[in-house]
Amino acid sequence: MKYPQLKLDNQLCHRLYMASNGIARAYRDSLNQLDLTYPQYVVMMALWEKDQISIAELLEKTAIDGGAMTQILKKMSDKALLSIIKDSQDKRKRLVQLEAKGKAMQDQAADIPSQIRCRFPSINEQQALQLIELLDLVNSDLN
Amino acid sequence: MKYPQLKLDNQLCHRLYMASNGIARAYRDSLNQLDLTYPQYVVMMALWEKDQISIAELLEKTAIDGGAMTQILKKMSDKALLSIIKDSQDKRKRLVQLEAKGKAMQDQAADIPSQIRCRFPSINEQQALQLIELLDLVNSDLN
DNA sequence: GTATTTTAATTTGCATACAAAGTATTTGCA
DNA sequence: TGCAAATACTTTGTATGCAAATTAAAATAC
Repeated sequence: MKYPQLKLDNQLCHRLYMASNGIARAYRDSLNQLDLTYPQYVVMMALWEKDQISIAELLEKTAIDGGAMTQILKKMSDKALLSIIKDSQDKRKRLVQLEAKGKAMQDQAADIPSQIRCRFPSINEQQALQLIELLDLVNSDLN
Repeated sequence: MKYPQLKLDNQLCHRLYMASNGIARAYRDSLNQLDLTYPQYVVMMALWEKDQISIAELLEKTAIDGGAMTQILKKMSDKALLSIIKDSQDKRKRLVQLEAKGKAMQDQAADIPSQIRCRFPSINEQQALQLIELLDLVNSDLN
């Protein structure tokens, strides 16, 4: 190997790629039971925290792509999880609002984090916190 | 907030999601100059390390989805970066082989890792290594 | 007060990620 | 030997992620 810096084994990015895809895959079984995809679950978490926010605010909290968000919200609206209403103050904006079904789903979802946690026995709590800290540093450079 | 475990801010997975997408985005400028997407770059790295491997072996090294790999290799083959030849021993298998253009690209790519590294000033070398270690633990639970 | 710019969101086209179904070979086993 | 099961890929349909173009409305500029 001419250039060690090009070895896959030395790439932080490739590990992130594998971990991110892999964890999303790990969520699949649990989320299928709620008929949610992973990004849809992220939207739900954002709304459970704060309802009736603009799409722009939702984009900021979730870091989901704007173009994708339009499609995702449409599907979630079709499933009666939420509704999208116009902002009377600023007609450019739209507000996202949980519907009864979406609100009720929170109780079903409450067990998911611990279910996922069980899938990662190699990581203890301290290491998980450390990982979060380091990823926050990475993400802080991404703005 | 009824369930703290559902707060976005407590989700390791969401940080991984943001970091993985963000880093891939960070590679974009550099990779555009080589007319490569990120997964295509991963395939190139795998092949620079070991040429003439089967698609199955490439899938294992890169962790790219099998269905996607077929399309990715076709595009790379169209760009004359590599060729796909049949294995005479086992006719189910196909071997992937770098072409001259693909081999030559390695010199162009050698600078990319350091270019990307500069985009992450908040992380020092020790932290990067620690991150790699922790991600390896996560990934070890994903088999 | 209208023209320009900015902001908020949608649309479009391309490139995966993934599950599931399908095809072609090869293995294994009765 | 012959056939079911496993293996190696490919194909198909759905769901993003992303950049770039577009539309509509609000903010600024002059």
